[in-house]
Amino acid sequence: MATTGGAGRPEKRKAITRAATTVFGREGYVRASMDAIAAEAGVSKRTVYNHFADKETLFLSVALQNSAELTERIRELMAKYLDRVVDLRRDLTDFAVERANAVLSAGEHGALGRAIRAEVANIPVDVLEAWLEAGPVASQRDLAQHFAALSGRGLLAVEDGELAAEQFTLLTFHGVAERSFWGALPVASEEVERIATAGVDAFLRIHGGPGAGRPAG
Amino acid sequence: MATTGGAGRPEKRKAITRAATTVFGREGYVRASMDAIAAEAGVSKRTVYNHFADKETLFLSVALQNSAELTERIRELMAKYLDRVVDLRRDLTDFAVERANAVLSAGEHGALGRAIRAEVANIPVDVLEAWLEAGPVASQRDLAQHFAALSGRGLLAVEDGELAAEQFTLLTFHGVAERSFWGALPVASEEVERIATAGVDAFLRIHGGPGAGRPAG
DNA sequence: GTCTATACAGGGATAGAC
DNA sequence: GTCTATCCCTGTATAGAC
Repeated sequence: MATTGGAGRPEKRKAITRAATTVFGREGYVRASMDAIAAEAGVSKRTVYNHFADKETLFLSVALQNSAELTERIRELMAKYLDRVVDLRRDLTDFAVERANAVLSAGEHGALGRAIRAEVANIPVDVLEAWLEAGPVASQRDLAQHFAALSGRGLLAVEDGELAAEQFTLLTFHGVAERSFWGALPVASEEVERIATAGVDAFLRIHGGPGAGRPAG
Repeated sequence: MATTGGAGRPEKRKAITRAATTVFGREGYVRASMDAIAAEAGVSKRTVYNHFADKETLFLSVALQNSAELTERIRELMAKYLDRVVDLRRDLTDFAVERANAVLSAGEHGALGRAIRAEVANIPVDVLEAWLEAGPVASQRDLAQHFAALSGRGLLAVEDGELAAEQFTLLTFHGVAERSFWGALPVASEEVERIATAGVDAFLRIHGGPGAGRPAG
């Protein structure tokens, strides 16, 4: 898909995609140079062009891959915190904190998302839609299903799972994302926890079930 | 501040800042060229460098100016909708819609905000802080004061005005900002209204006063 | 036969010179 | 206002090395 043939050794290709993720995430699409990516990967520039037709193809390829990986990582967090809920407020808060850390972790996954958001006007619409579908949209759908399940168990009173998932994400995540500029600047972990706590509190006031009162204190 | 002397005619300078806002907003910092800005302004490139020391100085200058202008525009919207409230739900919704349109309007103000967010890792921290203070932070403070006043009148039950302002912005604005990638892609006005309506509804469930029940229907 | 290293053509950018 | 010095980047080509 959008690569050049099947030639080349797989371990080289992996080193290239890994390096491209790092450099694109750090420098952004325009500033990142193919020389820097080749150096970061420890391969010659010719090898990079042997695996990927051009810079744009490489960027879009790692963007889609990264998006899918991040969705899977978030899926694991949902399974960890939202499948077997005992203390809903606490589990929602822990999930919110860990998701924010996962998505906005300084150098890794989140940084490429920032590069994509910066280049969105220059990305072909079909690729952008594929990126959305593999990433944010998929995560939102997963979360909606968990909320629907929790509603079925009487722990939440959610009418529209999609709306609830969107509002949960806005209240617990986007405040952190905005403050950190999608991972470009560090945010203190206490701040992440504060936002998650306040966000979950607000979320439960909107969608909380009968047993979701506020904690004492 | 951060410009080159006071030389040059004021109308030329205005044409340059206006052109720079347009081109930086459209192309982003790296892709925008000083040639394109000079052409857009209808002046020679020498004139641009006569007013602004270099590309970075020009960018940061228009960024700060744009941030302050947008804050003022939002301030006017607050005065229009939140000073003399008769129907709180409706006024909050109208404010949310107009603010989203103002900030994310395709080519004008909002586009530069996207360029700044993309370049945040390359902006000096003091300039970034000045930009935040003149823009998002100031607007948030203004909104917090309005919510506190509405609370004093018994129309809201807000404990922490800052928190309420942040949650209002998240619930009614950031969903649109994310969908449009901060104005890079168009969002249907029905979608903006839908998000504003659902966001205000959620906001009033969190912070609504005694008389803020949901509308019939 | 893939990889490394290096060099190079072509284009475009900034910033300054005339 | 045009012209240009200097630099950097993409993508290709030309060598040889495991």
